Amino acid sequence: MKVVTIKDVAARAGVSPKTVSRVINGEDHVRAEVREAVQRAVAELDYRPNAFARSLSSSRSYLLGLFIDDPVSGYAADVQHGALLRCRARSYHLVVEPVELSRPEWREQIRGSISSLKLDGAIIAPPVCDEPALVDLFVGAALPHVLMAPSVEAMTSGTVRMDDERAAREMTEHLLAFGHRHIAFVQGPVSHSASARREAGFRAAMAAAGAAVDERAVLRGDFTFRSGMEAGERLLSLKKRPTAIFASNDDMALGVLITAMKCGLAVPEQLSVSGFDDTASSRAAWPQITTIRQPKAEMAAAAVDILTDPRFRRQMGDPEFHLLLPHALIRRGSTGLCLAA
Amino acid sequence: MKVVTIKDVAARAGVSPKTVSRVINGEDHVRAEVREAVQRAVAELDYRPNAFARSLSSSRSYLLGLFIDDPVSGYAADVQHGALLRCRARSYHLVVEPVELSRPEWREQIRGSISSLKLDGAIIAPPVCDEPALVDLFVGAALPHVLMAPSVEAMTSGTVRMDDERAAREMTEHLLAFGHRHIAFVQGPVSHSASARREAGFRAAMAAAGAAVDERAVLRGDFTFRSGMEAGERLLSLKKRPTAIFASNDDMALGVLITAMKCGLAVPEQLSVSGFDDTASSRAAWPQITTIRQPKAEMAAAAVDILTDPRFRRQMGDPEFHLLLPHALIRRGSTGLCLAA
DNA sequence: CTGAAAGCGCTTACAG
DNA sequence: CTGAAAGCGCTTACAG
Repeated sequence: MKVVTIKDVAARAGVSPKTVSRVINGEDHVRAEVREAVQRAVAELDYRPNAFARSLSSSRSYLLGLFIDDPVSGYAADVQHGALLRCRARSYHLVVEPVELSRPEWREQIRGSISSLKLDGAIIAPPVCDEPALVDLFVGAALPHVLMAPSVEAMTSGTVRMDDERAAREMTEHLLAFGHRHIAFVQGPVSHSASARREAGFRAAMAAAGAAVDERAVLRGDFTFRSGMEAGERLLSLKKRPTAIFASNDDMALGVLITAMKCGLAVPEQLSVSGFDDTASSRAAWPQITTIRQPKAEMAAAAVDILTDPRFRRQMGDPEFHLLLPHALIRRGSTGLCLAA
Repeated sequence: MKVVTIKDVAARAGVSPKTVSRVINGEDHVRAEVREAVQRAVAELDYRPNAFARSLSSSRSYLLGLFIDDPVSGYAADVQHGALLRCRARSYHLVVEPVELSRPEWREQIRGSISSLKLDGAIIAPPVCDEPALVDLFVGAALPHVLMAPSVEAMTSGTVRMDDERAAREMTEHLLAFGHRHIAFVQGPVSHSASARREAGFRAAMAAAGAAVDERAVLRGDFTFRSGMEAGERLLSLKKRPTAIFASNDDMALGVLITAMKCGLAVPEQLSVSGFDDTASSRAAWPQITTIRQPKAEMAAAAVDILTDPRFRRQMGDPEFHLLLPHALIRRGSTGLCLAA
């Protein structure tokens, strides 16, 4: 099976390889009729440019890297899918690279990926986007990168994020509007910068409503189902039991919900439960969990857009490369009127 | 930032580029002292081979493709992670390519990936591994590929699978051993060949135990949580209610479990529920769901091993490239003694 | 065991 | 608007 090359196309169209290259890459300065002749030859021969030859001679690889902590999570799946489809639409490919910060050789692995793959850009997912040692690797390699939901906006990176604090405030207001006053909060892990933003939103809304935060009812979790169950057990055995529990992600909310069931508490009649993220687990429950829809796939797609925008390399600080995407509160069955005494 | 090339290493080590190439690729016929000198130069210069130059001059890309229907599912996440880590260990990279059979241009997309990326091999996940039109694309392109959990073993492909039928039989026997006789079964979608195998295992075990299968209690689902809930509702409203429900994947089992709770049935006291796959949803429930552990990550890793084995290209029919990986029955809280009259 | 030459299939930089 | 030459950084095929 002989491979069709740019020479074959050039010969058939009666032009030079350089002209074929121009047509393929959509450059200007080609007469319309020549362009058409080339396009016809491309179609007839079913020609496909060799990505490696192209990468070797130009400085581009048409490859984007997605650097992510835990590629198995539901969060990662959504992010990846959003990035993948947008890459495809832009004729790029996506390489997923797990960042194993727990392994001593993680820097070496990342540097290997960056330099041998000649990535054109990188998307860095939370929480590792907040790891300065990691981000420095990209800065040092002069590799354009976009941070997803970072704690701060850097001028050397693009950023794509949602307003975690405002979303958490809205969720808290939703619970307050149902008459809840004693609202518990399950914090995320400190390693995720979003945890602090969500907690701040919760506290801001409580303060604005004049509702006191019971510090015994603010518990640390680690975004896992299990930690949600543990927090639920402790919260529900509190002398002054909360009438609503706001867990700062869905997996933990599901844990709280299951615990409530084990304790024989009706949701939402005796306890309201809310989550954050709108992952599959918030829908795979009964009742389904009221949550915040985080635009994960859209954020990843936007990151691809930024990385493939030729202007990005020149002025990364431009506000148009620091996006804030809208979230939404999704009301479902797990929250309702406070019927407590 | 100047890039270190093979020439720089050669100059430093006082040898020719070809010798450096030999050392890097682990070829024979290099004197130990020369080898060491080269390795020293590589380390000192922090040299990393340019993957594109290598791919262009050799016929290899060091790139494997994972072709998968729904890259967002929990199943996909496990598969991907298993493949990713093994690729990394073998100095390969993984490109995930969604197969969107519903889009008319899907063939074109796949062919584009195959030819422009010059993939060294492909892993084809279920259920699309059972789509002949898809597999033909790889056969036609002479691209080595491994099918995951296909309905049949082809001599032109490697295969990695588990024994779905036997696993389903074991699960059914587990329920029978608890004294259940009236066992309902929730089938998977016909598009997944595993559905039929799991159902066959269920029926074989029932027959072997002399337990009649009530055909009204065999319902079709589509592997989603929702279809599990629907099946659960119908099964629990049956005049002759089953004492156990075996759903052929975990998402559906979770749907059944939630439905049982809504109906006020205690699990496992009044109803045993079992699933299949050991995905996150089987653990994120209360009680946790008894299930079959499908070695998803191991299967994907084994597929990478096959594709990177030089012998595979020569004799794909060899039994060593058709693997059957062991499964395990995971007993958890959702199944128990039949306490029905 | 080691190396010089040629080439993989494109694009860059320069002419015209 | 179009093309001839050179080169990207490796490996293949061949000598010696």
